[in-house]
Amino acid sequence: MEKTARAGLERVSRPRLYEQLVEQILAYIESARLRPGDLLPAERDLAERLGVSRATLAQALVALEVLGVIDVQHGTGAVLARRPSVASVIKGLREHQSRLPEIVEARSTLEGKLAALAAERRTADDLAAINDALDVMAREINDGDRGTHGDELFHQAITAAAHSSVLAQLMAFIAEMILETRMESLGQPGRPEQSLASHRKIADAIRAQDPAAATEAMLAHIDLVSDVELLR
Amino acid sequence: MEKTARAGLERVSRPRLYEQLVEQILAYIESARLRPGDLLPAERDLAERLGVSRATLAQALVALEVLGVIDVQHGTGAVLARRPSVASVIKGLREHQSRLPEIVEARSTLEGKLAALAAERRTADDLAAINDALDVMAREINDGDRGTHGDELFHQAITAAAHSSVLAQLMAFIAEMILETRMESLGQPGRPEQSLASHRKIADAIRAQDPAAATEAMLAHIDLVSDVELLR
DNA sequence: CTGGCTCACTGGACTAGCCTCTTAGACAGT
DNA sequence: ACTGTCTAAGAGGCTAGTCCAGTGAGCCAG
Repeated sequence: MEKTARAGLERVSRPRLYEQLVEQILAYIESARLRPGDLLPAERDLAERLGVSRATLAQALVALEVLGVIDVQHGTGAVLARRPSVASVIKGLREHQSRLPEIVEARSTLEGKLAALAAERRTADDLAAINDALDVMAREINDGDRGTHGDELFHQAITAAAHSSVLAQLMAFIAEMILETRMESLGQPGRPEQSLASHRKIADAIRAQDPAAATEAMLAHIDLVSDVELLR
Repeated sequence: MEKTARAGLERVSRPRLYEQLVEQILAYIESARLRPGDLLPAERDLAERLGVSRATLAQALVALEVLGVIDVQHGTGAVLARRPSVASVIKGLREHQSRLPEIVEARSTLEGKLAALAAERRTADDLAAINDALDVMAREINDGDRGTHGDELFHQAITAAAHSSVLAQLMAFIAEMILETRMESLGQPGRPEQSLASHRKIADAIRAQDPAAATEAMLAHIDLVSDVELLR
């Protein structure tokens, strides 16, 4: 897939049976008031009730297992994970896919910390990658582009420079949601230049190894970038 | 089997073929230097090469899709997601399962923010849930228990009171790793009482709707709780 | 050059069957 | 009575084979 953008066509998402089954099973868990440790109905039984084959149901169960909702045990059955909250969280998230304010909130929390860590831990290589990203973005803007690629590179470089794989994973988790925000923001006239300027401020603070300044600059940047969204 | 680890018995986890396939495919992606947008080999081909049936491979592909590594398109094939970093992040995370310092880092980042948000947004119900959690933990400690259940309830109540589903989901993501830390920490003599006292401080700040104090109290609490870990 | 058609190739799903694992209960032996 | 062993029912794991449904390149007629 390529330029999906906000204006572009979205590839029609083919329906996948297992995705539908995940939703149904989630709904079933809720409606049946199942508690952690409880067992789901047997595969053969469940498959028949849902009107699908066991093979397809097995895919849905794998998905639920990866999502952390259930734990499938050979010979016993599919038992609800001890942390039932995730089920509702995931459901809630699917429903209102893009709660922009919350995403911005999560993003500033993570990236503020990442910027501080980057300032403390960045190596010369990290710094080089950050500078490269700035150059890429500057070149893109010069060419009349929006600079989205450079923007993404920049934030990835910051994340890498923080040297925290756990935080990096959390960023990856919300990266997709952020992408939409990014595209929209950089579509504003004059915005790419402003964004680049605030990137430079962040980079300066990281180069100077000043964590507090880095966090501050990052938060200001995210504020700027998210500004337009919230006015909708 | 024998008693794994210091605490309770762990149920032996039987190997699941699809999990193994996920690892192998991840390794293949890396070794073949596949880039975002590239196609994985066809299912029939891949299944044969890996020596498994298509049905099993399909499960592995579902897992990879849920993990955000690939995007399976009907009629085209399995294409690598535009964000290849997750693949390496996931692999990296599996390798050194518990980088305690990094987990503590991520936890304090998230929970510090959650505490501040909880102070701003908590409803009367949220407050009641927080108080309930304190009571549960107090009772547990009184009974000579470690108070792990109350501890967990408390942190869940704070998360809920912050009213941010995105941050809540990120917390759920690292909750399992935190669990290990929690158990170990509360096993220290005198630690449950200290932990409960710092919980009360956090609750006070949230009751008083003082975000800064809430964050500070939460960070102090996590510092306390994580203290012993780092000395190992 | 355009439009429509075909066909090879891709994933999607199902069926039927056999395997292994778990567990409860029968049935000893103490 | 207690305890250990065995067994069979029922759970999930996996396979092989089959058919259906999209995709896209290439051919061919207009």
